[in-house]
Amino acid sequence: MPKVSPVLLDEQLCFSIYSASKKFNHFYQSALAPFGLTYPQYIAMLVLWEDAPLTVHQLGERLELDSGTLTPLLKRLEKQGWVTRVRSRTDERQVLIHLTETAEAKRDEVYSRIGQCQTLLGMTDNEIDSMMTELVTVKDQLDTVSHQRLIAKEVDKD
Amino acid sequence: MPKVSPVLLDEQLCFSIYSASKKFNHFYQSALAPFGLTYPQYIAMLVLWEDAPLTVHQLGERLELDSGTLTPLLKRLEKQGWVTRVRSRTDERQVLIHLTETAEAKRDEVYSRIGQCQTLLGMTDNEIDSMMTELVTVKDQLDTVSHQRLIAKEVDKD
DNA sequence: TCGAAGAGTATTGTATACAATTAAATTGCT
DNA sequence: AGCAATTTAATTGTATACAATACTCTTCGA
Repeated sequence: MPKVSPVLLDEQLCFSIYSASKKFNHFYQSALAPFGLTYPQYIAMLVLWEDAPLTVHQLGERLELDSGTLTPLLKRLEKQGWVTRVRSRTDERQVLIHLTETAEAKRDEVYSRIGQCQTLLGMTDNEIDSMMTELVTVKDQLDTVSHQRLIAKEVDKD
Repeated sequence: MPKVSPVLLDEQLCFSIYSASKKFNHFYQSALAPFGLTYPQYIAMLVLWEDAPLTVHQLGERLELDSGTLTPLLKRLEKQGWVTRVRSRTDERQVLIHLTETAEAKRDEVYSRIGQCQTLLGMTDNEIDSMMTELVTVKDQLDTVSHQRLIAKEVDKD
């Protein structure tokens, strides 16, 4: 069976990433349970702690998420008191996401909670670096392939 | 700010995995579009092509998914003609997932479609292997940490 | 300045995930 | 045999993701 084995090999890489992603998700979920934050909510807060206020669009570029995901997520963060959503006065299309004082105040607490968990992975900085480099390579490759497909589709249309 | 930098480093590894997982998902989604399969549906079919029939529980162990995810997924696969769901007669609690003849017939077609896409990643077998090894290490570490937390909780109760 | 094109956000619909609960069937123990 | 504990699926509720669409506001060209 010549076709089977290579399919399975690739499959396992993708599945490993898929599976690791779910495990990380679960890990952060429980680490952040005291704050009631999910992992996607947490990474949104991370970006905002660095650069708030940001528009939904700007936040989406950093997180690679669109308004279909972010709008409900941000509404939940707002309801829980982490952020405020304010329609910009200079451009009524935009919604600016600001941090609340509570969020500012809890920043270091969240950081230190995650800092405690991080060392549990038991990886050196070098190991983490090289792994990230490989993941970026894979992502870039997938982007390239997707682009090629898009172009191919455009050509098909003509 | 001593605490900030290590948090971000770890963050990026997790985010890289999270992001790569989404990109793979998207990649497979478009690669499998001719068959109308999503990535989770596809990996379920992969396991079934190897070992059908399986119970929902057995399938869940292989995919690390529970019935809350699998039941609706399998109902969709059934509606689309890939599988049949049959209550076991020897143990009425179990539901056996069988492949349809259509699914059997399309197996090689799907395999070859994925086989074509796989080489596009441009990675050697060794590179894929080492990456998977690292991912497994991370997953195991996360499992260990989760277990420690569970045990800690148990101890708390006493 | 008016209207078309574009930009930014929200909404709708579909498909995962997963915790928690429910319901039914089986097992094990007395 | 009879009943409690366990097992297995399904269901419910919440939270992502993302394509496709709708809606509003802004910009830009004639």
